Amino acid sequence: MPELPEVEVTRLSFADRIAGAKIIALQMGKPLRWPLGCETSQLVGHTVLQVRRRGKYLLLDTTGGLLLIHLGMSGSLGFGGELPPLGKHDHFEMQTTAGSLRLHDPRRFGAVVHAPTESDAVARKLLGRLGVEPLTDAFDALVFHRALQRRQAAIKQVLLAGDIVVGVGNIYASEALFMAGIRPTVRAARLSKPRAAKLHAAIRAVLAQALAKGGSTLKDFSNAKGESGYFQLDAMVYDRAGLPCKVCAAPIRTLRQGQRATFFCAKCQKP
DNA sequence: AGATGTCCCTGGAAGC
DNA sequence: TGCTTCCAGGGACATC
Repeated sequence: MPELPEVEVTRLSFADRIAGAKIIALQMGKPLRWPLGCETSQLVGHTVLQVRRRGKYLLLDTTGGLLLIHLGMSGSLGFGGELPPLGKHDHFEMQTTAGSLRLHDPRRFGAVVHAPTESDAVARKLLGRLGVEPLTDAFDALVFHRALQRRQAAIKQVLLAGDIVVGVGNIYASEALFMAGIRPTVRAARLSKPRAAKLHAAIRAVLAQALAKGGSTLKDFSNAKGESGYFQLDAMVYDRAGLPCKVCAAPIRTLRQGQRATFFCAKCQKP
């Protein structure tokens, strides 16, 4: 389940190699979440300029427009000169002079969407409501606290919504809240300035740590070189229901928020 | 506007 | 053993 660290690790694993390459062919497999939005032939002959990331979206700038790639929850990208034949879950492939970029996505929550430019309506619809990047200076503790004060929903769900800060998915939301000692059910607006600052730091720490370690493999993540991350052993609460808290040994508890599993330690995390 | 629920999809695990 | 059911999750969308 790719969250920000996994998407960034994926980007780093092929961005340099694909930059400057010319697009030779484009193929789509089964439909993904949204249609590509242009003819596959439209990009042939164009050049890939660079690969950026915004939230969990990868942005491929090409001379023929922007390609937005989202890995959904089961997607992974492969990039290389000699990939195996297309499998039943390979739903997008772009052949370039530097190698082929391929999206493998069994559950097809992922997407590849073309937009003429970033300011085009299609791109704005996907990127327009995204919050700040957590690993940049734009993510400021005081601004974060002020934004939280306007929200009455549970802090976990506010983090997942992605309109205040991007890239915090279900796993890292639970992990960051544990690190900050905050119960996931606390209303965002009720967090004091110090607690918001603690959460701000925790989000950065958790994401930076996962990024440094090459992304999480809690399910089956691998980067575009086929290498997997190894963060799963570091999870303090995620997927540890009933197991002893690594800090205080109290059993980790689980609940559902917005149809999603949340894990927390009732002793370490205060309401 | 913000909060909440629903839906998309498939493979693996759990239940009968 | 073989069926059915449940669950995982990002995020757009609909509905209050």
